Amino acid sequence: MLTERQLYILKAIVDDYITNAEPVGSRTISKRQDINFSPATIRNEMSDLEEMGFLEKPHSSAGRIPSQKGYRYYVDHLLSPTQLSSRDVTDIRSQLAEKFQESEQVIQQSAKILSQLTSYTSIVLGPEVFESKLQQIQLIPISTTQAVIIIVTDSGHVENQTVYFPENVSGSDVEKVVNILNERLRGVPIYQLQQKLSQEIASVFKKYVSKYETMLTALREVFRDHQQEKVYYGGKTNILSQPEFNDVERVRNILNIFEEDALVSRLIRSEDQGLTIRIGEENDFKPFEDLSLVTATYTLDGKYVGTIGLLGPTRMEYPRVISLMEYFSRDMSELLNRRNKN
Amino acid sequence: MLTERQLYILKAIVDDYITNAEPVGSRTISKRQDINFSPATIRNEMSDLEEMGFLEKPHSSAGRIPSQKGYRYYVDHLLSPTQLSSRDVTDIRSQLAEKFQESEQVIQQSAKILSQLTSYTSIVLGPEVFESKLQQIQLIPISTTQAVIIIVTDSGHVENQTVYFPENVSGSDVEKVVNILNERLRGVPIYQLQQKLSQEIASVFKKYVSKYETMLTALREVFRDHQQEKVYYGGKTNILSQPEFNDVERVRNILNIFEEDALVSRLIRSEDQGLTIRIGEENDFKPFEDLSLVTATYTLDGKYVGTIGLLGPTRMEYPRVISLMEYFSRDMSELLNRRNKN
DNA sequence: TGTTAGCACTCTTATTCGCCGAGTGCTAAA
DNA sequence: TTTAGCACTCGGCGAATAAGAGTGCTAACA
Repeated sequence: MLTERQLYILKAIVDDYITNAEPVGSRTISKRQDINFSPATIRNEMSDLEEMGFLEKPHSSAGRIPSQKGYRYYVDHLLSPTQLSSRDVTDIRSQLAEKFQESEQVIQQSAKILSQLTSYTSIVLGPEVFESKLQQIQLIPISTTQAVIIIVTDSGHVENQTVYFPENVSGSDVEKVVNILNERLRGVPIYQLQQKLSQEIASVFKKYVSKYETMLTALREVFRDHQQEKVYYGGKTNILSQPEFNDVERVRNILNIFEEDALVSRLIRSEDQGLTIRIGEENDFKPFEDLSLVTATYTLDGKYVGTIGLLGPTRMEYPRVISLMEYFSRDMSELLNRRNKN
Repeated sequence: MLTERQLYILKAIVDDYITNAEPVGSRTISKRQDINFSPATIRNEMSDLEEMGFLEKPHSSAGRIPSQKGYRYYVDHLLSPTQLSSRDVTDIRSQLAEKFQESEQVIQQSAKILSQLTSYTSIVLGPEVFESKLQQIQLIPISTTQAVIIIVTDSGHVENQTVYFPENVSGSDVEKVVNILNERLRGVPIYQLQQKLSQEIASVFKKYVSKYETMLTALREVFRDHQQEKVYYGGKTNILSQPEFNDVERVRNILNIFEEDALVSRLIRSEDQGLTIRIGEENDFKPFEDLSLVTATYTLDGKYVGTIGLLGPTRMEYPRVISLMEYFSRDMSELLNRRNKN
């Protein structure tokens, strides 16, 4: 229902506002050389677009800015899919070189590059511990009453925790426990550990191990604690450099959210394979109501393992961000997979 | 060389400025009921104090604010040692309850409480991996070319890293490596691992292990990477709520520093046992030139293991902060020691 | 001689006013 | 349908002004 010209004007306004962060007037548009209409004509169209809800005015004598609906339309219909500039590609390539051994490093570095390239804040979830399986459990004694329990997953992830037990637990008991655990739990997904422990292992313990209760409670705790996934950030303060955030109080609120990993994880997580764009209130979260969040997933063996996200003002450089996210989504999956294979 | 009255006035001004963050005028001081001098007299004294460098004027018709030298004098001579309020003590006690198993949790929680109680930013270093000794090394294979190497220290700290080696390394070689490492390196301080590896172990490897070079480089890397200590923060954004920080650019600079753990670690670290107060430029670090940093150390078996720090405006509530820091320094040492003993 | 009242002076902050410029909306003409 | 023209709106900015807080100095006082 939008005419060709209206589409053009809407796109022009969004593009302009994205780069300049200032309300766009009719004259600015009409001065473009690929359009041949007078400011007056543009004004009429703008007025119509506003009536339809795509634009709004900060005040009566300023130019127009895109409304949330305007951004949404822009993202859905107006976006010309851009190629990543070769400069970006070489930048990424050089910074995400092969030197990274740990998948954790790959992720951290990706977050960093993403934020540097965009001057938004990047947030990366995972890799999903949840889905990975137990490879081995080790119990390493530190003193007579203390040991470190170490859980290694098949994806090479390591979790550890110190456990305490009473003086009178014998070394052979500890050994038995470790053996039982490794025998029974290898290959079990991390999220099932707790359950298995209560249902199967408990009774086995009872049979072979004296003083098994202490062990059991300690283990239960360890398994419970290590189910949440990690959150990595890049450029936490980048968002402060956006002109719309020169109010310290607002900034503080947003920055505080970043300290709550569990909350952020919930906000970012997206089950959808592929790219998701949430604009302003679409985030359904008050402090993000003038922020946009673009997320994509990355995979291991085709399975979801984590999410990458980019948080910026609603006035976000969508075309660039989208191609970047697509690139990273692919590249991280690839890097992690290669790492896991050879 | 300062008269009784000058001391009183200096203290009054610092106290007032600390709580109100606004230049203090002569009238404000004279209105205190425990002083019986007219504003004019106070003015004369203030003028003298300014000449001596303890006070300064933001501009000619504002009140006075303490200079850096003024704060220093206040901290060194004027501070009445205050008792921690019983409310604070119960607050701390309840939040730092016994439930914490991991020393990491104790530290994190301490950082959090400290920041909540003061609305400054707390920074905690350690516990010092550097000084601790190797307890055990484990190598857990993940795939044919991948293993996780796990280093456990005598303080129960765990470091891990994934290593990759060529297909043709035999299982028995790996086993040999682990055995040699555990035999030769147990009890060696972490910071000496790299050196020992090159000097002693290399030749042993050469003798017994085929394909030892790959192993060696992998290990070298692992040892190198795990020497730095961890930095924990509490209330990163607290500093934003101080009235002197409503400039987004300044805030950004400071927050960015917090992202550089190595830098922060260097700034905070203090070899001095006991309490250290660095005011403004005493930090010798441009971005901190109007911040104060109070640090204290905590110990394990009487040995230094880490530092706790509190970062706030120079206009800091020194009396309260000092007693809090003393309390935490003692309490954390105690908690950690108890944890290590029983 | 130390203290204080008084007063002129300084400087900041808040407020008001007027003006400029960017931009709109409407009307009428092409 | 498009556009030129014009009146109108509104925010932003600088100058002018007033208010207020505080100082420094002088002279008088105990």
